[in-house]
Amino acid sequence: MVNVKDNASSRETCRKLIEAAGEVFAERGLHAATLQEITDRAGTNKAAVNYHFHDKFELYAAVVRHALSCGSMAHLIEDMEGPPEDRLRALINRIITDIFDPALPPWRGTIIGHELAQPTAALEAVMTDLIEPHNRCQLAIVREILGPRASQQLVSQMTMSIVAQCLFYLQGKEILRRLFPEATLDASGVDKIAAHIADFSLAALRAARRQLNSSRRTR
Amino acid sequence: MVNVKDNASSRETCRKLIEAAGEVFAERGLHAATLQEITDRAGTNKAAVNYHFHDKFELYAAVVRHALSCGSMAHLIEDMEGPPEDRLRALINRIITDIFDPALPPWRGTIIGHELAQPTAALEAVMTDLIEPHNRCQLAIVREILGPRASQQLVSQMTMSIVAQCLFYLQGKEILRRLFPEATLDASGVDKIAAHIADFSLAALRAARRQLNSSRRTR
Amino acid sequence: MVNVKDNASSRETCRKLIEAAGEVFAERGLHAATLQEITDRAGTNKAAVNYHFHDKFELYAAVVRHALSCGSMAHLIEDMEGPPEDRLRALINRIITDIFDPALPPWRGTIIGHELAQPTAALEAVMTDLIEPHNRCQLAIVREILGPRASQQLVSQMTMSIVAQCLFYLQGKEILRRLFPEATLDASGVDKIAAHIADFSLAALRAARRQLNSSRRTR
Amino acid sequence: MVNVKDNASSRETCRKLIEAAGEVFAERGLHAATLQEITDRAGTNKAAVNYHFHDKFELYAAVVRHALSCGSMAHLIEDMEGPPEDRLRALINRIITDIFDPALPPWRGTIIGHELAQPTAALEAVMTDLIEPHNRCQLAIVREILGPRASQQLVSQMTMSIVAQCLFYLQGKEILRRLFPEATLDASGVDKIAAHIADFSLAALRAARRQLNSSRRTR
DNA sequence: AATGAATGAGCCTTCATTCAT
DNA sequence: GATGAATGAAGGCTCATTCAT
Repeated sequence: MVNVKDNASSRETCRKLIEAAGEVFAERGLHAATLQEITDRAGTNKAAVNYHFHDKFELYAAVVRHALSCGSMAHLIEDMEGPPEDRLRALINRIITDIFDPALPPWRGTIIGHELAQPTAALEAVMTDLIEPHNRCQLAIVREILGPRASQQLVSQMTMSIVAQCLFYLQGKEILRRLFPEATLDASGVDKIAAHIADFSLAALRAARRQLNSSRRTR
Repeated sequence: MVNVKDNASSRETCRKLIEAAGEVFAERGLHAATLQEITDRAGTNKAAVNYHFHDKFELYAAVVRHALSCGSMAHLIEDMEGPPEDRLRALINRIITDIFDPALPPWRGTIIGHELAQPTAALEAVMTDLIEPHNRCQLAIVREILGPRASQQLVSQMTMSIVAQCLFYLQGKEILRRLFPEATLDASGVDKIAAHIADFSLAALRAARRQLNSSRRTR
Repeated sequence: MVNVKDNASSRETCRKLIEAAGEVFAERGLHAATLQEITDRAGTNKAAVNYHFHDKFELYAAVVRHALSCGSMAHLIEDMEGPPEDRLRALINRIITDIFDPALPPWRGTIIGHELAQPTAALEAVMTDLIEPHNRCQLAIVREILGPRASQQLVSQMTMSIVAQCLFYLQGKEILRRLFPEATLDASGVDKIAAHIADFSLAALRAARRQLNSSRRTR
Repeated sequence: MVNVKDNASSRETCRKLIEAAGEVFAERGLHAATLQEITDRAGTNKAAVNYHFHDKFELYAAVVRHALSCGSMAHLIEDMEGPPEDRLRALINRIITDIFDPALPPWRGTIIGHELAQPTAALEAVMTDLIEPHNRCQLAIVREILGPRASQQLVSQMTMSIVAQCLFYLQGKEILRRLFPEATLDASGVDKIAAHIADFSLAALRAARRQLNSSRRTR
């Protein structure tokens, strides 16, 4: 990871390297990306990577960590209040908003897509701190909506269906634009997308809950 | 592409190369994969790639094409009969069955995942003849279920939500296994998964249709 | 060399191969030329080279032999009559005419230039039959002009000066055209070039002979 | 070209590479020469070529440039004084001396021969600054000797005859040694060769001048 | 903290050649 | 006599990494 030196200049170099590396890794992938191109964009030289990150792979790991930790999604997910349906809606909205937030590095989705297609050790390292807590939170909300009678497997599958829809927007924006040109992705569309996913998922969740309840009664 | 010669021996060599290349490209990605490893597994030598496919990238293109054309998904999607809800259910079942079909190359999902994260020219080449017809068929079924009053954007978003759920199982099986261990993926589970996605999606579609109809009446 | 089979078809294939190989070897040089390009132009396939000439190098040797034996220069040089100055003029004229003869393969000069810059075993093989007799003839004429008093070294140097001028037109036509655009090389110019070389050389030879004679008298 | 860095160590490596490359390119030609052999002789490794010259061809271009710029021939040709005949004699002497100068790389002639037989882009690059000025100087001297009445074409042809004789010694030393063993090339012979070429050429030039003058008077 | 020089490893590609048909 | 298939060998080039400054 990042070295421990506290120099402002050193930290600035690290930041520039991660920023440039994020772009290049996203455009080319881990192996096709070259340190030459990364350091050219960062305005440093190749040896700087070695100095600050030891090697190419640790620079990539830093990029992955940054991609997963720089959004709002990474914080404060447990302190939400209100009925579970509202919290699910808020969570989905936050995820989608992050995905299209122009203030966040645009390469985040692609990096995550790469890790999804071909997980590296870098992903493993951030699984425990960043992904799993988030996932537990989502599972808890879904469980709350479905009620205690739902099997753990059902809760999992429902959550997966929700997560899948969000991820679909995060990665593969290119394909999406080609296949579904109507689903425009402008700034005003972000809330609509979030609303659609929430509507779609809550409708399904309510139907499942109804069925669970009715099946109990009939027994 | 594959050369046009019809010799049985030549075709067999091509087949072995695509099979081996599929594995290696899936494991390592386009750039990290080496022809050495591919030809070792195929039992040929590196020059054979040049002879049959001209270069590494055209071999990769052949692999992508094979990944998208070898399942049942690629055929016969328009000749289904019956009410649209049944056809959607059948379609989803076919997709999921393909995804877990042990007779199909297991690397298909990963290759598609790679292309999703970082589309290459190879994908573009199969877009028109393989992906778009399939997509049009799905859109048509969803449109039929929602009725003529649904906007094109709504149809698109609904379809995307369905596609997203299927794709989630196709790619990123690793992550999935880690985050949702309950959603076991054994042979008997395949039908359950398909049933879940169909239930989930149809519940949402029906809710949307109801809302479309009620909103008309109230106006 | 060429195989001994007498089939008309076989001979025709050999001829086409030599013709095509001459072009390609001249354009690219021995090593940069590929059998692929040669056989493409000859309308055969790579294995034909192997069949008729055993390997690439023997095909090249056949080309070198053809380049040196197809002009008039290769024949009848000893049967000329008349005073030696006329015979030298005729010989030079024949050489220059050959160089620009459109009926002869245009790649002859370049092939000879390659051999001059970097002699191969192919040249050695034609030295004895083709080049040395020709050279002996030229030396004899020069000796006749200079008279018996000239040293062998002087005869050699004089002959070299003559040969050098002819060779200069044979090889490096490109450079020549660039450096001396006035010395136009059209059909009518061929005789002029030959006349110039003869005038130039004979003037020098006569001056040398005069000096040899006068130096004897003064002694 | 050679990179612009001024580091002494870098320059030394470049020098060693050019020296070794000159030898190997001369022995084998541009295409048959391998970087392996070059870097073996230079005591570096293959990647050094990439670092200092980018690729094989630019190394070759540097060799060509060095071959044409390292002799005395490349400098000070215009500041000669005295009557034009003396200056021509001096120029020829300088050229021939350079050709046999043991302090200069022995591969110069062969490299130039290769370029003459098959000009590459490397030659084009040195044409304007190295070859053309030299050629203009030679043309000027010849014009001065022949007088203003000589046509430009005559001046060109005369100059070509002189250049041809010099080039003949520069390239194709192998052939020369075989065909004209008497024209020995030892150190003491260098001046003799230069004297012969000057004598031969001046005799021809004087004869041409005489003819020009007499033809005027008779008209 | 940063940089220019240098290098070893490895990859894709090309090509002449061989073989079976 | 000719051709498609296959292959071993080798070459040029790229790149991450190390080292001295």
